[in-house]
Formats: sequence, structure tokens, C-alpha cells
Amino acid sequence: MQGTEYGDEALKQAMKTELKQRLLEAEKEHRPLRIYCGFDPRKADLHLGHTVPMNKLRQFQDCGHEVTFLIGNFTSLIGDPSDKDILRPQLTPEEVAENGRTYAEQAFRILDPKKTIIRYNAEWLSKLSFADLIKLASNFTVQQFLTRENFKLRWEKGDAIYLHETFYSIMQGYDAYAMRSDVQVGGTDQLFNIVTAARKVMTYMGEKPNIAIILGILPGTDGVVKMSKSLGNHIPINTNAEDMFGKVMSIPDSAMPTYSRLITRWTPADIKVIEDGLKDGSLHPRDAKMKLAREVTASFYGESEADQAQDAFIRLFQKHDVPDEVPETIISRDQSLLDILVACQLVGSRSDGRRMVEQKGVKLDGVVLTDGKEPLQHEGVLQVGKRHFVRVKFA
RNA sequence: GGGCAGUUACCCAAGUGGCCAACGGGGACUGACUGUAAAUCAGUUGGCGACACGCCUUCGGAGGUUCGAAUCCUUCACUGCCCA
Repeated sequence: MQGTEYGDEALKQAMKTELKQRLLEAEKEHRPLRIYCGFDPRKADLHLGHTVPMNKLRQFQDCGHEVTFLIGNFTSLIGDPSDKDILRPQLTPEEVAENGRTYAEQAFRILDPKKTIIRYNAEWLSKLSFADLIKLASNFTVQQFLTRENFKLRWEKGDAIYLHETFYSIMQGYDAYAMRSDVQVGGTDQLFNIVTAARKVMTYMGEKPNIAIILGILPGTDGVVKMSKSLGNHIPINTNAEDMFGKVMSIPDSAMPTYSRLITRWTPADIKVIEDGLKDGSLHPRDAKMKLAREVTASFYGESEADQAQDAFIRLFQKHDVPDEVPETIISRDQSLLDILVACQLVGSRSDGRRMVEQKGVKLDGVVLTDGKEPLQHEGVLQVGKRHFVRVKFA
């Protein structure tokens, strides 16, 4: 139950007890538990926040349970109302297929591909009739939706709440029923969908309600707000080891416990050792964060790449050296510095380049350059800011 | 269907005829400092440029009024509220 967050101790205890019972039942029936988590194929770019439930799925997988990675290609026509952007255009079937594919690909950095079942919820949702929907919907009241935090806020603010958004929960509940799910994993923003909607729908359809594993929300690099791409505080999965390592290093110290619990492979005992070390001063916060960054990076890119990323980080930010691998660009001898900066994409525009030069952010082999109009005196490593390098050579 | 309010740069949000490339906040970027790309402080944050506050593009879309508009008018689109 590490990293879970129910916001209500009674609910947590209830789920814990139910999970134990269900495990015993399954054992008697000689079957694994059916676990699933749904993913919205709207956004193909996954970040660490998305991997929180995947880590939990992986744990179940390692215990021999049956894990389904459900791609919500039908529900994505609506968009989860817990998302702020409700007015995004509908995706074409091609886009959904493509996103779903890349989604699964990224997910398999964590999940075991051989043990993971991939399903699409259009398989059953597209077959429901209007009459079916009415019957399902009759289990819910408008008040239940209006007391939900995200609808409540929008209601109070006078923002739009579309009727079809309420279907989202019902559909998700039907997913759980259609798959005869034992356990459903999701973030705290899924509490209503999993606990209220899914359990209600399953009970109504004559099935045993699924057990909710509700996980905490991973804060972004600011350490406070939920990680999201639109807020610009995300750490993407499809990047490289060095970038991921660095980005994890940039989280505030206060976010370390949450990261440790939600996105590492560490056991509660492992985490306790680190936290005790921090408490009694035997472990430096910076070193603790390095461990964390290394662990997170290793879980995606493997141990050796993570080690290399750590070395590069130390060299670059603690010793201020040039990184090992620097992209190389051939330039002509008479190009002005500004032209070179733009050509190497070290700056966004010439105006941007001028600013960088004025702010003493442009260096050639460690020496600050002050004139953007001049060509370079010699070949070398051109640096903009702390972390953008290009090795320039004359043609 | 009717009435009212709104649509501003990456996001939030001022601005109601010239001093607006547009206050402020967030974010991002640069520098100093440091235990890191943290915190703090300072600066920058449309593009071009012979670097002169000179030119070009931007304030939902399209027209119009005016020497001159983000600011006024017309119209279209979208959103919210109230009434039906």
C-alpha cells in the first residue's frame, strides 16, 4: 500500500481489508487478481507523473497477477473532466491508434511487455445502446457529481460543466465491469471514478466491486503542483538519462519523500534508511537527491546510463566542466557570433542571442564573449547559459 | 429565442483613442551566490536591425471611422450569466 493516498483513513482500511480477502478468494480459485489502470491516449507524451500507477501495476505483475493496460480510446472522445482542458478537439481514430501505440511503448519501460495485456475500451463501450446508458446513469445523482471537487469548483466559478462529462465516470465504471476487474489503480483524481462510479456500476451489473488502489499525485519540478506538461513542471520519459537525472535534481528537497515513495523501486525500508540519514545529518541532502535521481534514471535507462548521467552532472554542475559529448557544427570563418548562435539553435532568435551576449551568457572555451557581430577568433566549445554547448569548427 | 458580460503575449491578468510591444503576477531564460538545474538577490522575456526608442508583426476573426485604435462602430465566431 506504499504511496497510497485515500484522504480518508476509513476508506483506506476498508480497501486494505477487501484486498486481503480478494487475494484469499483468488488463491482458492487458483487464479491471479485482475488489475488494471486506464490511460487516456489523448496525450502521447508521458512524464513521470503518468508512471506512478505503472509502478504499482508492475509491483502486482511481479507478484504474478494479471495486469491490463487499458487504453481509453473511447473515453478519450470525452476527455476526463479532472483535466482542465475540456475543450480539446476530438481525436481521429488514426491519432488515437498512433498515440495508443507510443503510449504502450513508453509504458513498457516500466511494465513487463510479456506479462501485460493491452486492451482498448471501445471494444465494449462502442456497443452500448442509449438504453444501456440510461440504465447505468440511473444509478447516479446530479448531486454526486456536483459534490465532486473538480465539478464543484467549476460550478462555483461559473465555468462550463457539460453533461457528457458526467458520462466519463460511468464509462470508466463500465470498463471495470467489462473486464471483471478485481483491482483498479489510479491517482487521487480518480477517486470518484474508481470508488464511486466503478463500484456502483459493477454492483449494479451483478459483479463484485473492484478494489481501489488510489495513489498520491506526483508533484512537478516545483515540488508543489501536480506534474503536468502544460504547467511546464514535467519530467518527460522520452528524453535521455542526463536530462532526466538533471531534472530530478532540480526538485526541491521537500519533494524527495514523495518522489521516493511514488516513482522508485525502493522498499519502505530502503526509504527509511535514507530519511533517517537525512534526519541525523549523516547523509547530505544533495547526496540523497543524487541517489534519488540515479534510481529514477536507472529505472528507465538502466544502471550504466544512470551512472554516466550522474558523472556528467557532477562534472557539469559541481565542477563546471564541459560535458563529454557535445554536438559539433561546422561554421564558416566569417560568420558573426549571432549568426552562429542562431544556426546552432543555441538561441531562439537574433534578438534572443543579443540578450544572451549582453547578459554575459555566451562563452567560447569558458571565455565570455561580448560582441555579437564579431566572428569567432578560434574554434572551440561555444556555450550559452549553463547547459547548452556546441563544438564549432571552421569549414 | 431575448437581455447582459467577456475573448489581450507561454499561462493568469491590467489597459477603454496617441506617453502601448502593451502595468502586475506566474513560468521561462541569464548573471551573482550556493549543497544542485534548490532557496535568495539582480536582470531579461515579439521579430528585424546600419543597435537610432528606427522599422515590421501582435491585443478572438473580418471590415470600417480617424492624422492615429488593444481601446470607437459594424459584422462573424466562441464562452459565461440571467430570462424563456
